[in-house]
Amino acid sequence: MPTAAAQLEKPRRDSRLGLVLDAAARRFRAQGFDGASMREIAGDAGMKAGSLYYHFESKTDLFIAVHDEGIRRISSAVENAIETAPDPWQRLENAMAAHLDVLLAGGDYARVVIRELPAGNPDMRDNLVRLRDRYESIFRVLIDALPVDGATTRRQLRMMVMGALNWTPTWYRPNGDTPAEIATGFLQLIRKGIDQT
Amino acid sequence: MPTAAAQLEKPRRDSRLGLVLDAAARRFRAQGFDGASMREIAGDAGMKAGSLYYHFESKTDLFIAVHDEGIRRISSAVENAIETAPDPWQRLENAMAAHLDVLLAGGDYARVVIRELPAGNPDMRDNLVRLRDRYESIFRVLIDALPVDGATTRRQLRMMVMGALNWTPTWYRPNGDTPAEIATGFLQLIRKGIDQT
DNA sequence: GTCTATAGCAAGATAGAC
DNA sequence: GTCTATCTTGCTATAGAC
Repeated sequence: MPTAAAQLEKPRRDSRLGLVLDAAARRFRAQGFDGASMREIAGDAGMKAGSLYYHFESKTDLFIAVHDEGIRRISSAVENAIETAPDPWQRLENAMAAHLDVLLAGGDYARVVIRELPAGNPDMRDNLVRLRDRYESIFRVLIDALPVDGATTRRQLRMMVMGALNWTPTWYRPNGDTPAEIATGFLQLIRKGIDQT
Repeated sequence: MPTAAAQLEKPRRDSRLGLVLDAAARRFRAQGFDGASMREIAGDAGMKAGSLYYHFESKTDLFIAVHDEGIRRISSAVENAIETAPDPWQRLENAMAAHLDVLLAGGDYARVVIRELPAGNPDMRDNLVRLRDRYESIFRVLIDALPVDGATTRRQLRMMVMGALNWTPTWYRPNGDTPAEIATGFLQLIRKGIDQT
């Protein structure tokens, strides 16, 4: 059975615009906004640089489109994953697993969202940060629902969880633990702690 | 009393080369390798672009110099912090606090190390990754010394800790918790867990 | 050591043919 | 919709005066 992430990543061969977005996501993920060039992206999508400007007004617009799609994919994956689970701890674990699955097995689009945003255009930057914050509020709700006391603890926990999750691309290797196993491991550590003395 | 980080960040007004490195660190941190230009860096340091090439052969060389200095600063801060503490948990907490202090209060150099590395030059990239791994091995040793069983748990713990720490720059605000408080909070969560049921 | 001047090139973006 | 051709700008890097 294909994972949720694999479904989401299936290239849409029907539309040229889909090819362009896929190519842009790959390049932006690997090289960042400044490092990727419109010529490279166009080449990967089987066109010339000028043709891109029929679909997008600017490189910035193309980046925003990729970012939006990344938010859309990871949001819907996480929301699907928590839909049925009733237990608060199980819901958090499912959300973490879905987030990691899209990020590690799914790929390019979501990792553009996680990457440090381009610094050049402050207006765009603020908009993208707002979108990312809205996505992260899913986790805020899940963590607020945990049977724990202390707002400080909740905030620190949320920051620790997001950090642990979003740092995984720097060390993850496909032949190691699966995204689901990593999520389970992280949750265990957070929930029970490791001090056995 | 100035923090350790503040000491390390004191600009060395005596040497022009120090000014260049400081300016490069600021720009590379804020804009990344591709986003920062030699003209901007030179301007910040009070010179013209061409003059930089008296000090450094290339932009890549300049980046490597900043990166090396960043590794040097954060390594020595962490090593100083764990020097005297005997208890393994205390040693880890001290290391986390020092790491965060340099990263959040100290600034530019260390954050260049944490940032996603430039993708253009694979050879340089491998070298810098190796340096970063060597630094992180300090934490590996500290975590191996904890009274915990299971190599898997240790590995996951290390990844969770590094992720939580290195993600802090995306949400840290100077008027919130101090680096030391964040370190204490994270360590408590990891050590004891939060499930009170 | 820093300057001016510029070579050499790659980037984002546009115009108009097809 | 995509192409070719090109404009303009900005970049890294070099050469040589001071």
